[in-house]
Amino acid sequence: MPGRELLTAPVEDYLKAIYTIGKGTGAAATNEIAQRLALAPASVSGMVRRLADQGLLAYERYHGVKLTESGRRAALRTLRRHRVIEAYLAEALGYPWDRVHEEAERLEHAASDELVDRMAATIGEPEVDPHGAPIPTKDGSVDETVYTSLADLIVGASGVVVRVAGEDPEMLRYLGELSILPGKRITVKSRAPYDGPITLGSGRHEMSIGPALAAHVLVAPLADRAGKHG
Amino acid sequence: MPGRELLTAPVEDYLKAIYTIGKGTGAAATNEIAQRLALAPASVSGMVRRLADQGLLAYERYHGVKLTESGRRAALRTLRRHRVIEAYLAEALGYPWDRVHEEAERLEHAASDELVDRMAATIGEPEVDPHGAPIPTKDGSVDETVYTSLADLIVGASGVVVRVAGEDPEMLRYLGELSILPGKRITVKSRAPYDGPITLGSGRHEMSIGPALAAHVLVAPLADRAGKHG
DNA sequence: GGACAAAGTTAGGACATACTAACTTCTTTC
DNA sequence: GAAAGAAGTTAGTATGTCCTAACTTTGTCC
Ligand SMILES: [Mn+2]
Ligand SMILES: [Mn+2]
Ligand SMILES: [Mn+2]
Ligand SMILES: [Mn+2]
Repeated sequence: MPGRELLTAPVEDYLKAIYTIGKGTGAAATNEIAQRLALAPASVSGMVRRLADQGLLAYERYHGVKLTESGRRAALRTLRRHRVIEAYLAEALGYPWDRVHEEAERLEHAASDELVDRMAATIGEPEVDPHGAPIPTKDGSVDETVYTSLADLIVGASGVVVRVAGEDPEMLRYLGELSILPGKRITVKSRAPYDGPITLGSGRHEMSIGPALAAHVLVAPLADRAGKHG
Repeated sequence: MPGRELLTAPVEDYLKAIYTIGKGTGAAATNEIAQRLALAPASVSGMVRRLADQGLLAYERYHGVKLTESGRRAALRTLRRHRVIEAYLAEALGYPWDRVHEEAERLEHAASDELVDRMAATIGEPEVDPHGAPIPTKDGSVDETVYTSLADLIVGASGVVVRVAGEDPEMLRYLGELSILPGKRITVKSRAPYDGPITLGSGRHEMSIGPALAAHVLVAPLADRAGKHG
């Protein structure tokens, strides 16, 4: 096994951020990392150099960073912890889905591999977290399927919600109230022009949401085919 | 509510150490704190001054420290977290009792009050951790009963094991093998002179342990009365 | 009551992480 | 291809925690 748990909490969060920005293999810009971690860009420059020295990142001054293979493995390990913990909190401890993220953001750095494995086993080796995000396996593979968002479904098309992107608790609570949750089947009934509200049907309910919110709802298209609107 | 979760992990560990050394209200010596936390005494001097400045400790140079009321509350909060987590790991996740401590030592700093409360509720509001140590309540009270150790029971006396003091995994595993566990009823059969082995009876089993180990096994005396040996 | 050992403190430095302010490099636009 | 604005970096500083080495205080013992 490679260099064990010598990674600090900030380092793990950097790697996770870089992973999600680069979608696994792409590059991440300094400013984007800074924004995601709520840090000053100058702080990111400094840290990124250190991580590159440790062989976790490939870094070219003024040109952003990419994860190395070792950095990617570390990022996926943290991501697995994060998502297993979220799933466990929801399943085993009755946490509401809008509050699992914050808790997991801290626990992911403190939980041992053994704990995470026991959690996963206890709730039946879940494949996704409560928001529908795929849980990396222990050997570091993840489902990288790219889904369409509700904002991109054409009028008349239906889809099953597979994932809600983003972790803002207010947003999650609102979607929960609307019952827009992973597993739900939703049809786009109409779409107002000029980025206007999108009207959705789910079961016998009908509702309207803005395109910004709709963009956070990822679906697996059904029946009809999906396409860019507008 | 007073100054919320602004305490760092090292600070929480200091307060916990000072609490246990002083048994809640007594003073703790610099060297003892240093030893318990595996730090250099000089490091303790520095930290202790900062904690005193924050109002968590009463500190007189060259004369050790005591927890203030606010320090005591913080210590008990961490101790509660630690012990609830240990109990939860053992009960809900099947952790062996010799491995809960290490995990709890990290999680205690990352778990929110809500998580700890949910854990406690899920396993039925336990009153002791897997080693028999009392769990402080949310409002900061603890059972401070002082128990006799097996090393102090007179020959012929019996007791029920209420607690095993210390967290060395090897020791805990060994006691587990001997089935010397909280709840077990044990009788002192004989005691060899000059700090020699103590022979114990438990059910139909008989066994012999050294006095150093026996001192870690705390019992509630039964039937016969307890007294100093020798 | 003075000497010595034990206990404790200060001094000085390291390392990780963050910040602001000032500077440099890159990219876009005409 | 030069200017302007965006993006990114460096310099200098702060904070928290720890270390070792050198010093001071305390308590004990003759
Ligand atoms: Mn999350
Ligand atoms: Mn985190
Ligand atoms: Mn413990
Ligand atoms: Mn701890």
